[in-house]
Amino acid sequence: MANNTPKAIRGTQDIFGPDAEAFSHVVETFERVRKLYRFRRAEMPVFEKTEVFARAIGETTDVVSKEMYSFEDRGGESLTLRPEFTAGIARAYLTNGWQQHAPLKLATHGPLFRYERPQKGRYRQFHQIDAEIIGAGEPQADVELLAMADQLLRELGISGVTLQLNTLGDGETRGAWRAALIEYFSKVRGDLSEDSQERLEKNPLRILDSKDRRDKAFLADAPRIDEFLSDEAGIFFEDVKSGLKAAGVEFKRAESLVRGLDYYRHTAFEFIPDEGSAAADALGAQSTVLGGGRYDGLMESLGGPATPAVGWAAGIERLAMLVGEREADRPDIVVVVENDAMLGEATKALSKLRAEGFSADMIATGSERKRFTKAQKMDARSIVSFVSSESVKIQGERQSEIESVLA
RNA sequence: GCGAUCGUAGUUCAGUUGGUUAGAACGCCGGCUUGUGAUGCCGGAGGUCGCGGGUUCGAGUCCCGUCGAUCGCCCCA
Repeated sequence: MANNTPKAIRGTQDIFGPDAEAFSHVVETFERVRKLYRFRRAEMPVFEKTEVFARAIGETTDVVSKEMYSFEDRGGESLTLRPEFTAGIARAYLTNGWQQHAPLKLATHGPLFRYERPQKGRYRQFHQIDAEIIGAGEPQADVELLAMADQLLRELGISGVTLQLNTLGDGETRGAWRAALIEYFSKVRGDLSEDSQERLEKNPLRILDSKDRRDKAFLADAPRIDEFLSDEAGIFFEDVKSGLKAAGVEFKRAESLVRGLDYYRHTAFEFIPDEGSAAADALGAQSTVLGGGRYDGLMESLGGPATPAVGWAAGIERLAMLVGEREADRPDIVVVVENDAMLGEATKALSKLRAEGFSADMIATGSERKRFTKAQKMDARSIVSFVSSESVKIQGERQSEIESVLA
């Protein structure tokens, strides 16, 4: 390679071969399952006005404060490459009057951008599949969404991953709990890790899932969400749990599971690999495969009417890592031109076969004598070889069927 | 943003305490063998050793910087 060839941007990837097959398998499976649950496809722009994300996600979050790809367009407007789906979907819902379809079940997938330090399973351009139910405030919506996620993982053959479930309560609950946490941790501030001292200002809930030993000492006696749950929020959570049981979705209560983004209320969840499982091994430090929750406050932050909603997103690259490498499908037929004089005949045969729905490839270059061997290595179900006008040989499966197509 | 390890053909890797024209396997191209064939043999193309500087008579090898990858922290899907 010439050394003046430009390199790919840091944190981006060119996906090909077995990895690309795994990637596309994830997307295809998602498309199939999403239809089973009657979610409708939507496509949103890859960039939005910066304020869409700043207002929806929260100015103080890491995503907004230091991870966005923002730039001015030629008209001087500040735009941002989407770092997540939810904010853009909410904006589309409001600006297009999609209220008329509420409750609206939406599914989408595509690239997202975050300026982060690249790592295994973490990229600057990454891809997610995403599902949302907008305009549905009842726990049944949470249950349906989680049942869909659960089925998706099962159909992908992913095991060793458990649904961790928590509630953050309604706005009031979350506020009271947050205040209690700040009060509690402020008393021992000096003994907390540096990271957690900072979290105390920005996002006290996050101290609860700190991995630092110094913080862990205080976690057992920290105020618990359940003490602050309003009656309504408590009933809501109970309904979600009993709905999941009825739907046959297994889960574990995770009291310290919180969400980084400001807009979450009530249900919060993540599918996380079990400790020591093959899945945990495959993902390294990136533990969450699929995560989401309820975001009843989001629409209002964008100036819309109060609109309840739930959603989740999952990293396609991470799911693909759990699926493992996949091979492309075997071709039905390989056509071998063992004699260049037969190229025309072979080309005609190839297009007839493809028109009949056979997947087919042709070998017609390189040494004539080596072409048959090359064809054999392609592991096709059948081989059609053109040696001469008197000698066209069909080997393998479905011989008579192929013969009648070529006749 | 912080810390650690790493960077040699298309790919996976060797390359001795610094010492002639940098090697292997697989893959690719060509020839022979095989002719119902997937084997085997021979030959060929392909690298300014990530990039830039420095030390030295001499650097793939040592030093500094830079870019990138990987593994943690952080964050998140």
